[in-house]
Amino acid sequence: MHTFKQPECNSCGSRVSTCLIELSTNQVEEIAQQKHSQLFTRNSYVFAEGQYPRGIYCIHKGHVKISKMGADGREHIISFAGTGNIVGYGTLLAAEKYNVSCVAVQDSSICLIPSEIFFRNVRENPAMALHVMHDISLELRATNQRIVELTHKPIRERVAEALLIIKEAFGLDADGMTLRSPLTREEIASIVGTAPESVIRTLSEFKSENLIATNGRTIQLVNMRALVHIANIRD
Amino acid sequence: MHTFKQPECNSCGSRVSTCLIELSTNQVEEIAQQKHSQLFTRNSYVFAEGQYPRGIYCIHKGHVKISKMGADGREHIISFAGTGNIVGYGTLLAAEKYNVSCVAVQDSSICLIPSEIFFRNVRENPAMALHVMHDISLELRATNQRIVELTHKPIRERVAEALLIIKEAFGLDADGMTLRSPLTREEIASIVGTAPESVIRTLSEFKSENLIATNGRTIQLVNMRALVHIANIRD
DNA sequence: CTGCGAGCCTGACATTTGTCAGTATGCTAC
DNA sequence: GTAGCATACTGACAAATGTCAGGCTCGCAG
Repeated sequence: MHTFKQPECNSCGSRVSTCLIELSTNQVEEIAQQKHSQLFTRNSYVFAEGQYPRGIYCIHKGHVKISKMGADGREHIISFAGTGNIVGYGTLLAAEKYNVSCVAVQDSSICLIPSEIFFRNVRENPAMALHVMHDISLELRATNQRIVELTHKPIRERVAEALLIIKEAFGLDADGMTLRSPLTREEIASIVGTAPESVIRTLSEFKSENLIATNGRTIQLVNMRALVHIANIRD
Repeated sequence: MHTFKQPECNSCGSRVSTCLIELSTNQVEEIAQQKHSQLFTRNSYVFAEGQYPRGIYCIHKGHVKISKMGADGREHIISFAGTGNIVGYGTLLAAEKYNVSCVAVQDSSICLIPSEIFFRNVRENPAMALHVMHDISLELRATNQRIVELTHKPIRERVAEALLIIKEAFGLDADGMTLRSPLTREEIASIVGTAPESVIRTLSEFKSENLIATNGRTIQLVNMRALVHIANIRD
């Protein structure tokens, strides 16, 4: 978690995949000078529930989970973000303490862009403001979607969906079926919103139905079509 | 649902309780000329899942629910909005179809402010843009909070919390305990994310513990302190 | 290579919640 | 006022899920 050779904003993929694409070369240069870059090892906190935000976090390389403690003391994973994503502007814009935590699930290189310069750009650049609004609105949509899925789908459907979520977030190996995921069964349970045992049981079911194959922590999606069907996705 | 005498924007409470407070008198006047006002009776749709947005909706008087169909065909109520609130900017900004519905739960008078003028003001007025971002971010926070509550709290806690949510949204009668709510038990179930029977059972429990009193659809919060405790709220 | 610990997995069981069937009550339209 | 319908309520039961206890396996440190 110490500082190291800072990534270059100009050649960074995040510049073109986020609201930062709306900025001029000069404005990007200014950010490049003010940003702080860090390496986060697996399971280390980028920010934690209850802290005050100091800026937005731009993921140069790696993956993080956005999670939140439940009343029962169990973690719930709300979403993932990876290389080329920005996290944390919601809380900054709400002018509140974080109500979620952000934790690296892989060793990740992440840059902090201080609040002040972010707000200045938002104020002075309507295109950037609209881009930010657009992104937050998409997040809100996804979260609304998630509410009804978690509330109204049985575990089997939610586990199937979790596998697809993991696939979206982390991708597949060259074989086109092995999940590139560092997640434990317990973390998968935190996506599904259930106990690890229930996840494991459901995965065993899928295995015996030849929908997936497992090898230790590794999971292969053997019959993706069937999984999509089980997940019962509409939108 | 027919047009009627349009509310006056200048004397409207929504002007000062929403992002519209950032606008000049002239800009408000322009909105006043372009808005469309309607009366919506209980259970009529302001907008529905799958439709394309045509603007933002400003609630002049009344209450609406924001809800979404679950995969099991059961409605889930995500939130409420009432007099002085604006709904629907999320979807407009995301440039997508609505993924939620907005339905009047009381007879309500609601004004549609067309997209074009809303976007123009957001683009030209950074204070308004920031206000909108702030509001959406707060919504996102609330939704995240809701996810873990629905996923990790038992029904008893969720029903207690639903009563408090209803109190926040609709308020109390002069006696300081009777909920001013038009909601059926089934709608309460749609907040809690469960079957109506489970809600009724839990309410009966509360009743026998002297935490609430009921009379038909009407509910009185007799021991609010205890309900807050049961709801197990943290933030 | 060997021992140890984290994390994966399974089975038995308790609890919670959903479902179904049926009755009671209260509101609305006539 | 009253008939009829929607909604509130209750009990019995079935199903889904959580909990607990224990065994297994993999990967790593020594």
